[in-house]
Amino acid sequence: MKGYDHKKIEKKWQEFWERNKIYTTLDQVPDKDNFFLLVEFPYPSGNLHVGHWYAFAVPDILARTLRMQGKNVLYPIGFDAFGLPAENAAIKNKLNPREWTYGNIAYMKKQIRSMGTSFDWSRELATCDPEYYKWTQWLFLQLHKKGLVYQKDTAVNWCPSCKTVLANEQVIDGKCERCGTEVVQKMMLQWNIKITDYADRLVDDLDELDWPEQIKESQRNWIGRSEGAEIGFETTENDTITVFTTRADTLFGAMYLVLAPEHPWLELALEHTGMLKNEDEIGRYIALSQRKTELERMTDQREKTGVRLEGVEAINPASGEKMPIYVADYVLGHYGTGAIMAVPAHDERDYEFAKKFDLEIRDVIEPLIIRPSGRLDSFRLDEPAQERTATMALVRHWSEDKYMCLRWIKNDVHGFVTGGIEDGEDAIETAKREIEEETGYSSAEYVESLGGRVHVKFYAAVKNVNRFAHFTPLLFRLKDGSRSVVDERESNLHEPVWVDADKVADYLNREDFQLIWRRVRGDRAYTGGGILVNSNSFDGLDSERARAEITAKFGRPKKTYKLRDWIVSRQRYWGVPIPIVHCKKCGTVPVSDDQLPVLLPDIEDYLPSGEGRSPLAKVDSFVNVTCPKCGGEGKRETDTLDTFVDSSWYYLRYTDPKNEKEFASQEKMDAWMPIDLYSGGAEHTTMHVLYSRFWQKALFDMGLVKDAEPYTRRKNRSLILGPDGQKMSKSRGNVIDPDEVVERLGADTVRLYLAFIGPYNEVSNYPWNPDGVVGVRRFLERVTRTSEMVQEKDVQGLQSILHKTIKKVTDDIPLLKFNTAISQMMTFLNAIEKGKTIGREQWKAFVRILAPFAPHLAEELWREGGNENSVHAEAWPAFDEKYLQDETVTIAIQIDGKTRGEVAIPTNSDKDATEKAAHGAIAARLEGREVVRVVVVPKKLVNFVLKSD
RNA sequence: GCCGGGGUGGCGGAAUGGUUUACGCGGAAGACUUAAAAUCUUUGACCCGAAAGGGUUUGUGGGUUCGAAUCCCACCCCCGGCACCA
Repeated sequence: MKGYDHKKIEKKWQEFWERNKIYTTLDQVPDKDNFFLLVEFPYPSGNLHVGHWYAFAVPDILARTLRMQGKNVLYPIGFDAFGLPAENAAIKNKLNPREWTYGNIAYMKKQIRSMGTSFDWSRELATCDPEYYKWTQWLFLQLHKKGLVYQKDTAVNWCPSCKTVLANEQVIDGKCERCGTEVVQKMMLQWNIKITDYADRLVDDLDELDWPEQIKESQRNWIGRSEGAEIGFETTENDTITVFTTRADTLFGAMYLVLAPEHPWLELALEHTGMLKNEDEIGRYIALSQRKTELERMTDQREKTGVRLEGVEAINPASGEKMPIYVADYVLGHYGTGAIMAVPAHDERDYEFAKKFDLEIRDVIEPLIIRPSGRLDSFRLDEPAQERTATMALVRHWSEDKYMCLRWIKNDVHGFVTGGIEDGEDAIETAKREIEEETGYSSAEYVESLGGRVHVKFYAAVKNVNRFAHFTPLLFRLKDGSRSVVDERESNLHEPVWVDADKVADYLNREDFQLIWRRVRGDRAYTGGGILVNSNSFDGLDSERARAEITAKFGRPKKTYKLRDWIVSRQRYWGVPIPIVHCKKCGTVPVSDDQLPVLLPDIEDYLPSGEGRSPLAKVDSFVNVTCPKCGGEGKRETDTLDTFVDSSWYYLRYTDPKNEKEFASQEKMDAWMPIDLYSGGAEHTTMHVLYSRFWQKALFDMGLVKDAEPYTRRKNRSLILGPDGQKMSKSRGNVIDPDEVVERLGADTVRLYLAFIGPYNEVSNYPWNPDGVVGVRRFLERVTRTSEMVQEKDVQGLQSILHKTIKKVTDDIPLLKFNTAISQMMTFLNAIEKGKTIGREQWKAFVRILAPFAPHLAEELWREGGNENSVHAEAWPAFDEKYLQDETVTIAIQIDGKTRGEVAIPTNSDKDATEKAAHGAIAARLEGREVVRVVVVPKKLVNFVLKSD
């Protein structure tokens, strides 16, 4: 091929493929396995960006390869077409959202076609087509029938100035994006879907999925399952307040209860006038916290506030003690039971609150620290341990704000003075004695206890013994600097060092020292596990067992989640109308199947109506209907569905997009589901992917689909940044326009460049490098020139590298490591150019493996070579094992693990021959040295280990 | 703070126990040209050395191993998720 006119080639073959419908996918093809490759469908914003290319054109490489390898591949595309931007355009530029959207779709289709992707356009869908949203409505009603849909008063973002509900993305820093007014929370009746019913399965089923850990972990965090207990506390009003806790083991340390301001118990109590002595104050506090906007909550100093409920107390079921009850907004109404038992000694937040309100703090857990494995002093779990009662003494300087650390001379480690307590001695005496013995300081004076004991399991490497030590931490202060002489045995071991108070933490490398040090600094809340004290019959148990036993005796096990139900109501025009009729007599009534779809009417005025209702509320002909149940007067629901509902099932519709009787036929879903690979953006990990997993499970439970999980494999895509390494944005002026690059360098170049930029199976950020694109274009130009070098007979010298290249490309594509596949093809091209010739069959193999990457150019080269059929319908070339191994191999020669030379030997050399060759190659270096060991790794290296002198 | 992922030339990256830096970009030198572009050839981690050669190097420090980017421990930094979630 002479010259490379990408414009001509690309246009020609795109038209040819389309005319011949070569990517129209049948549901079943004899002798072919189906493969469903899904990419997230785009929002029709009106213009394609580089990210779209990265999302569609790169997975297309996999689609094309799989087809050549004999799979029947479904690679569909559509448009996620409802949503706010269309409505904003309507309001701002007086455009009809429908026309705006379909106009954008038409334009973007043209752009997408320029990529040369193998999408099956016959299955195209748009969520705003009535033929599509009819089934969105139908499926919503199925969930409704199942009891998964309900209405609830829910807080929405409300702009008091625009008098409208705002979507979360319209709230910028707590302010309305349009007018800048501070957004407040307003309660409105909203449609919700009970996704929380599925929380456990959404977590547990992740284990079975072949997904990257990062994605699974994000979903787990988002769902936020935590396992604990519910415990009931009786009150002096003869009722019960139930709390949720993950630390039932600390029950004896629960000193007060805290209710969230929204807690229903408060509402009831306030109705009983006079029951709460300070009801005015409480009422004011509740009102104040309700008025807090999201903004305030976020920027709050998080200073603890609250009000005690005067005149009522709760009873600790374990200790029987009476305890005060507070209302405080550091407890969240929607999590757990909206009430907690506060254990100030073992929870940071309760500790802070107790300090502020001067409440009693009672230790019930003594820390137990076990040195982790993999260190010299790691506790040896399966060996017996010597128990030891000891003190730990913190010594303050007599005149400066410094504390004494002991530095162990041998390993330069810092700690505090410790010592075993002898029989008949008390801890204070022991500590004073040890301070003097170990450091010479003789004026130590006891200040205070640093709280209860601390238990440590470790291995005392010096004494060679496994220890279980029980330390009593004490604080001392020196009266002056007087010192006696220290015994040499002690002074050889360690020396005292005076450390500034704010630097001490940096010196300590042991957890128990760190812990005691925090106590000196006034942080006494210990949140870890340990051994129970002050807990009656539970004393001496470890936290874990105590948790189980206390839960069994005083409460019941309970799981709770951060995940909240899915609010699907939107007070918007451009969305799927919720197919519900409100009837005075019958309540909320689903629209019957034969009345679907509830069509979205054309309207003139897209502004929301004043009370925060959807613009649809102003359309009388839409609103006023007869009740489907009783035939009486009804009013249509005017909210529309969240667009995440539309996208929760679109993949099912791709299997059967034209079906007028069902959302998809069972047969067609069977043919394609579950999805083999779903590639998309990381931003959809927690919302869209989770919602659609839920949706699939709900349909599964209703018997409408056969898989409980929609996506066998999910990969998140990386981000393409601007050339400056920043996110592309108009304001930065670093946006790369793909249309311009395609015009200049061609679609094949853009595809190949994006595939080459980095591994597609990992998430990272890749800057667009304009020189890099040119480099890839250079590669394709060299390919066209190489096509002039084709001769009839295979070139023997190329066989080995050709087959290695076929193998590497074959292996890397399914792993989505397109970058290394391409680099191997480049290496092969370098080899062709070196010999300036290539055999016809060899060339044909190369063109075929290039075809998925550069489909237009490969098709041109293929036809030019006299082939009649499309290269994309050809079979993928096979590699021959016999060419993969070279006749000679270069092995490294090492001396003491350092590479000192190399030698080429026949590949099939045995160990002796390998060693001999290596020895011969560096004989001079080995002269006069004694070789104590020779390590031979066949085909890799020989390592001579010399006797050390 | 908790959880997950990661840290390799000037840059994107390759190498998952065996010669660190494949492939590409940029840089340098040269060829062709009146010249430039394009193209081609050579070069290409750092330090010492005239060279031969030696030493250092995959965030830092330690360990295991004949041999570590890769395995183990501690720490530092970057990215992502969650976060007053009891």
